[in-house]
Amino acid sequence: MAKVVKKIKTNAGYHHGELRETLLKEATLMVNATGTQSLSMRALGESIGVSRTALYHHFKNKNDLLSAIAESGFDTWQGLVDKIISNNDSSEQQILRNYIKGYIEFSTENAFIYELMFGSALWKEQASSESLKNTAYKSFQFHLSLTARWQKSGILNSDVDTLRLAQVTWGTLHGICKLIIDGIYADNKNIDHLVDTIIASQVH
Amino acid sequence: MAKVVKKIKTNAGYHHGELRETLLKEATLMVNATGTQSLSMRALGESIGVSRTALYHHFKNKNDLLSAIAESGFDTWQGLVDKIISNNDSSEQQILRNYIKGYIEFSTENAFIYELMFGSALWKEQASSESLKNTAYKSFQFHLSLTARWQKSGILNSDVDTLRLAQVTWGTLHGICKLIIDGIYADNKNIDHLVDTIIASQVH
DNA sequence: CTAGGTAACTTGACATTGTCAAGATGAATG
DNA sequence: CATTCATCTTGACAATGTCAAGTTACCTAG
Repeated sequence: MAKVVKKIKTNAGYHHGELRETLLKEATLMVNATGTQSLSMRALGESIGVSRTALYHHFKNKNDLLSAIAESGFDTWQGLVDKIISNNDSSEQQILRNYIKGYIEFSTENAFIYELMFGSALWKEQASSESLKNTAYKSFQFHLSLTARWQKSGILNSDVDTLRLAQVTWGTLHGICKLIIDGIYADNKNIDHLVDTIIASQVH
Repeated sequence: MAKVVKKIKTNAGYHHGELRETLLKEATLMVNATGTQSLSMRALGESIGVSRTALYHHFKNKNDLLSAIAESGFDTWQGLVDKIISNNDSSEQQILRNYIKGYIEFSTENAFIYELMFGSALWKEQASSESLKNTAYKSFQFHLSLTARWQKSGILNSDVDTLRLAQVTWGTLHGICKLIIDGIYADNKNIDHLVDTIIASQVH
């Protein structure tokens, strides 16, 4: 019985066909909505109309699934940052401002994904794949190159070792984002003021 | 049977006597060792020699227990910071340096407790008690007063609003600590160099 | 076109978790 | 001495991640 819908390689039938992508899409939505903690593997499978353990044929375990989500998060971020940087109409200072603002907005608008990308779940204990490590490393390399660029154009202090300075500036961005996301900097709707202060305190 | 050891108000017998404090002590050890995630309420109870649900007569739930641990973490930190600040032999700049170094060391040496104190578990969704909020607020107030002090003595930029500057400087500290703790700034054994860079990039 | 191999999927099962409800205990108070 | 009430225990439930053993159906070799 149930030999209907055979040729159609989409949602119906025993073999789903595009389960991996569907899972990723749905999981990303769920994580964005309620976080990684409350993402249930079983619920995820069933919400797609597949059994509770079907995912394990596409992802080794929950961590593996989260890694994949994080990786696409890095892609999204890289896309945003490329757009910000390639705006040739603006001054260097304006680009720096856009970068800072863009970073904070990305992190707060995708809070749970951001938490995933730069949180302990994937990075502690070497838990993440080589591929993810590379993607993330590229992201930091980009921040590093921007730091060098702004040192050269006199916006950032050029007496300091670039690598170490990049660690500090990224730390500043990351710390502020985390404090906002985690509910400690509660009433910070006005990002612009925050950006002003970051620039005022770090620009040379 | 087993009516022995009646008068002694310590570990033996049906009523433990000092269960709350014992739990707090043991739970703190466990959290410090393996984190809040893997702290099991049942295992905690049984490790102390009490049934798996005995804790629920002293803490409303796991979150409540974690709050108590965090609160004592704030006390520890406040004690450290008091010591650092009250050192009258040092220059203001040296005190700032000690403060930064002390912050990073405290956070990395008590990584899981730090995560608890300033992480989403307790602060998102108003999850923490009024008492904890006050304790934490005092901690930020202290950082704020230090910021004002260093602005006055010309170490930090005094053109910027103190509150906003304090938010940024704390963000820097917090971000760097998180990146170290979470395994992203992997090889950062040399804290001194990091402290140097923080000072170089933020000191006016 | 068919046989069989294999990837994709399901059901059943297990251990672990937080937490509640109902009962047992015993220290303190009248 | 009797009673009350905080303290503690046992039993239970639902949810979770994940494994092992079966089932299904697509694909490819003959």
